[in-house]
Amino acid sequence: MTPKSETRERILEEAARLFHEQGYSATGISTILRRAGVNSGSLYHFFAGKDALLIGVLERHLALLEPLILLPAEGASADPIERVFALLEVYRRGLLLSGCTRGCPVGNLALELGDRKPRPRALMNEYFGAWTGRVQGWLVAADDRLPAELDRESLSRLVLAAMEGGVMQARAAGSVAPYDAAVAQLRSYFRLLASYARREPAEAFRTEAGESFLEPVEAAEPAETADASGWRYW
Amino acid sequence: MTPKSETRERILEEAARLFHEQGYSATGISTILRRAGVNSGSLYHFFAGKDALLIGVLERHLALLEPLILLPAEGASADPIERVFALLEVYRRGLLLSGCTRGCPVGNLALELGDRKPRPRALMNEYFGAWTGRVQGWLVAADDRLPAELDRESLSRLVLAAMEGGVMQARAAGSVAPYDAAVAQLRSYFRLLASYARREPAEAFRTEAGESFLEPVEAAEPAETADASGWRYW
DNA sequence: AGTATGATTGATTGATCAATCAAGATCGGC
DNA sequence: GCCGATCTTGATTGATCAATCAATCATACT
Repeated sequence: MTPKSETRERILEEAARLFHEQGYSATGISTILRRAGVNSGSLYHFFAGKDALLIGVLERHLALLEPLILLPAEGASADPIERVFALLEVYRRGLLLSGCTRGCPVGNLALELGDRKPRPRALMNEYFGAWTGRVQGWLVAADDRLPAELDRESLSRLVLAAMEGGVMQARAAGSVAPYDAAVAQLRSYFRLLASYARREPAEAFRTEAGESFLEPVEAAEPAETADASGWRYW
Repeated sequence: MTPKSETRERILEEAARLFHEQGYSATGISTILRRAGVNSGSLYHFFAGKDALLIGVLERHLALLEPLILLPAEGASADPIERVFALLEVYRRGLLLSGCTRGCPVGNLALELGDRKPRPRALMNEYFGAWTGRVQGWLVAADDRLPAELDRESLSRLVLAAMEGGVMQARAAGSVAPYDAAVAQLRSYFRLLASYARREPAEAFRTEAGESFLEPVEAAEPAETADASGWRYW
């Protein structure tokens, strides 16, 4: 099993592109073969089947996350908070370049495949973990510019959610406007957080009951023994 | 064209369930027929083809948004801001009931189909618009509990993005934790907004340059004539 | 030159796909 | 009780699907 094969790379690249454009199920092996200029036997020489090809594509995305997504964002600014928004700008550019047809390649597959394929799901989770982990690192590096009590990991999850959810809406709308709206609100949240970190009279930030802002709402797991009564939507 | 046909409804219901569970492309007509206990001819009597069936499913989701999603959220609380989080709780319950395998049924299709099918895309956009429109209405109803300058429409877009992006991460992780994290951060943002709306000494909220918080960052459309140089990811 | 391994070829498989259609069943209106 | 419209039946179509495999080619090592 040669770690590097020109043919294997071509197959992976075309498969990644097609999975991104049309999704996994909608993409036929024959299309991949034609676009990559490869015969079916060659594909099955490198990959046991379509599932294995999908895994290869996801591993490729994981390997490309650093050089193609994260490093450009870090290169755009030395300021850790600005890096967050530089990262969001990377995806915005992707939206514009594709006419709002393509967003995060892993996000698409994540919703399409669900939990039916364990290994791909683990890889997607790893991808999201690497993504939010890096953002979390920036948020930690922001140090006292953000409140000490702020849960950096949770915030990184919101950043990713805003990106993926914003991309989804932008694609449905055929316009970046919903994406920009979500990012603008995220920006506003960051400004308020920075202001809160800078507060001097503690009472400047008042809550109705006087409790702290950033205390995590304890997850009460409500209705865990849920009432599925007549509820046939999920 | 009978507006109500028991058979037609059964087909739509099973198709919706299967599209939600496995996606559009991965769901075969024959599976829908078997599960609905219907012959192929009947299906093609009501729907011109698989695409028309998809449109029917999306129209059904649009019709069910009000009674199955929005009204329960409104019933959970009279407080407009709490309604936002009651809505997010609805989806959380859906995640738990399905073991974190199923989220928003329209969100799944939105990413899978992309822009390849105009009519479905328009319906999904309409769905998102109705969703955020209602949330926006609640945010307006919150009146002076939120800052006057706050762009309620943008915030509703962030709420939807957080939900969809949170669901995506929860499914990949096989746990509601990422969803809860995103929602908790959204809650924190709302608390800060409420505090900001309540501020008395204007200087209590200080920015580095003294500008306002909620001014929309003017969308500079950066790199619109983008440098696609060697960028083959989108 | 000889041999082993890896890579490629491309026709072919059976399964499954969406979709068709002619025939029969069921119904309401008159 | 008859007729036309609506609905249902289910075998069948050709296309496309993922996957197979024996054969050939390329390369490197001895």
